[in-house]
Amino acid sequence: MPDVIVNKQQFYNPVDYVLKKIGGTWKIPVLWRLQKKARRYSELQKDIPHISQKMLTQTLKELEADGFISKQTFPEVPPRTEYSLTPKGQQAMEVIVVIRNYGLQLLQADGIDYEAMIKAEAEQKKKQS
Amino acid sequence: MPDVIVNKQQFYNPVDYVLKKIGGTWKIPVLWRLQKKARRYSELQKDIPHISQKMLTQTLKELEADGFISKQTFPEVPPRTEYSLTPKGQQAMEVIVVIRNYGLQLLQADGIDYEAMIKAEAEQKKKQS
DNA sequence: GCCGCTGCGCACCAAAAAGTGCGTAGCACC
DNA sequence: GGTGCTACGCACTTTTTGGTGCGCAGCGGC
Repeated sequence: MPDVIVNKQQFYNPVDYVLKKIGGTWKIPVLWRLQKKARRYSELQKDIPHISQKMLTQTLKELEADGFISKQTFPEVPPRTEYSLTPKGQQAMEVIVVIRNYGLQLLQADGIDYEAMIKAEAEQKKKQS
Repeated sequence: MPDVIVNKQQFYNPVDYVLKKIGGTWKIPVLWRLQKKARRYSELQKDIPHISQKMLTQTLKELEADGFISKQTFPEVPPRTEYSLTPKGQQAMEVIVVIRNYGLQLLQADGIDYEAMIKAEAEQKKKQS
């Protein structure tokens, strides 16, 4: 497995290449929420627990630079920005879904029913509203 | 996406869970080489460019603790240890292959023919021998 | 004229991941 | 009895990644 150098960044193998592009703590949560529809900055911030403004800004910037998402700014008042998946981003999502499914499997093997947890969380929200 | 806590480690989502298990710089290169046959410590070290003894030891330990590989020590002189994929490790490899294929695609889209690079490297080795 | 909302930028700090260097046990061989 | 091989362990440092806190521009409404 030879090394590859692109734009002064070094990669040890193709998997490394992918994980440097869409890995890290926040890129996948962001891509995940853009899957079905475009979202604005403030929506993403509300939807993604624990994310800081800095990390959201940085994540969106990198994903845009790598062509996974695109940004549209509306010259309104107050300003509005919408982010959406590009075709390249949609392709990446296919791989992410595979990893996620494997993750659900692993979690179950470790005794955690993640999908049940999501349902329970949704119930909580209903009660609140 | 609620948080999950397993053994005092926190995970934000299933993908995060997978990447904490088989992510990082070295786990995948190691798993990759155990794919077809068992290998010993020193073989892995020779085969994986840039890896330090510390990281190899640490990686093998974590993969074993998580059940992806198993270790067999032969009480010979000098001592010999062989590492091999468990069924769980083989399952993980399926996902890794998907990521890798996507990586090859991405690399090609970025103008890099990785498989040609591997072939060229193999040619080099032939010449040397 | 002051507050608030939106989508950022920047400086600084903490934690996690990886790299470096050195040591060790047991035996075999010369 | 010195050297070398194997499969590690440990302490320390560097690099990378993520977190905190602050500020700002432009406009609208009171």
